[in-house]
Amino acid sequence: MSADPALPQCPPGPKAPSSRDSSPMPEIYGAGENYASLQMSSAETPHAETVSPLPSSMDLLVQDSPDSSTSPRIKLPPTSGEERTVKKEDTAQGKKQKIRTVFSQTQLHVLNDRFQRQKYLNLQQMQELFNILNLSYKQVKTWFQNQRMKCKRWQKNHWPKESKSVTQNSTATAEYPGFYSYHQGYLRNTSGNLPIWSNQTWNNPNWSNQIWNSQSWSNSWNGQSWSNHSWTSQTWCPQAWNNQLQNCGEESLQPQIQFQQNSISNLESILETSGESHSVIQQSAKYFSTQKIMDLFPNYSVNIQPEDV
DNA sequence: GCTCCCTTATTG
DNA sequence: CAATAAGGGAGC
Repeated sequence: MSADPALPQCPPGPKAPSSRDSSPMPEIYGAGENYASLQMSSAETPHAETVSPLPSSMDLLVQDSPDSSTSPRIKLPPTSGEERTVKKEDTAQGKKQKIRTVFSQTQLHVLNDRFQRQKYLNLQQMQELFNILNLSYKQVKTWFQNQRMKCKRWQKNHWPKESKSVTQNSTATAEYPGFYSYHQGYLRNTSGNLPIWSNQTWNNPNWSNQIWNSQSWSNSWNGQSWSNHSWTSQTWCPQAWNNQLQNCGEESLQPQIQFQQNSISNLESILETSGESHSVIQQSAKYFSTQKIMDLFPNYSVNIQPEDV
């Protein structure tokens, strides 16, 4: 065991963020289930577009820049929606209409950035996330779940066992697209740098800890060594952290990430490039403390002025 | 409630 | 057709 040199952590998130949302009318699905758990009063609404926790700056929240970055082919129309949802009418029978949201690049970037650091978010963390992303809790939760499954799948394919790791497996190279192989070469971290995923908080009992077990993660949550609590124990259960975290006020959400400072915030780079960072971060600034923002955007020099938009 | 997992259905 | 958001079931 020990440290795996080349832990192919997981594939990037959204492979091709074709999200250039040309959203005519982002109608987010009505996922609004009552997430009673969430104490948020506003953001909880599912309608990312309709009901935004943000006063009114939703537009700049993530204005989805023209993403010149991703849209390979389609040029998004003028409108910039966060995510575009499509609702299909009942096909016919009593089939439920399934609505599939297409997340915007920004959203995906932020989600990915977060996912790189944490595979499991607690309510508050999720709350922050979907607040700034203007998504619903359910969406964020689902995204994380899908992401985990995706990683798992990927991991399986690449490590049927555990032997072939350092041995230049052509396979890995072949499939592993690099963490963010986004179209325009946005984030080209082609697995050349620091293993973004290596120090993650993959601490789920059900998972194959063989791989993720690297006790590498040394996140210290604001003085609270989570790693010594539920995290490390193999009996980690989600509910545990939910409870704990809820007790930790907002102040506890200041993970001082020390790992992967190298590559971690690709997000910032990306966003900066696309000019989206300002929107997102600034938005965040309005609602969160600098600490939190830094949490979300670790490497970002916070010059943000909460009211300067 | 949450998760994992499989499945369904949409999207490009 | 691959990718993936979301639905639903099962287990805790």
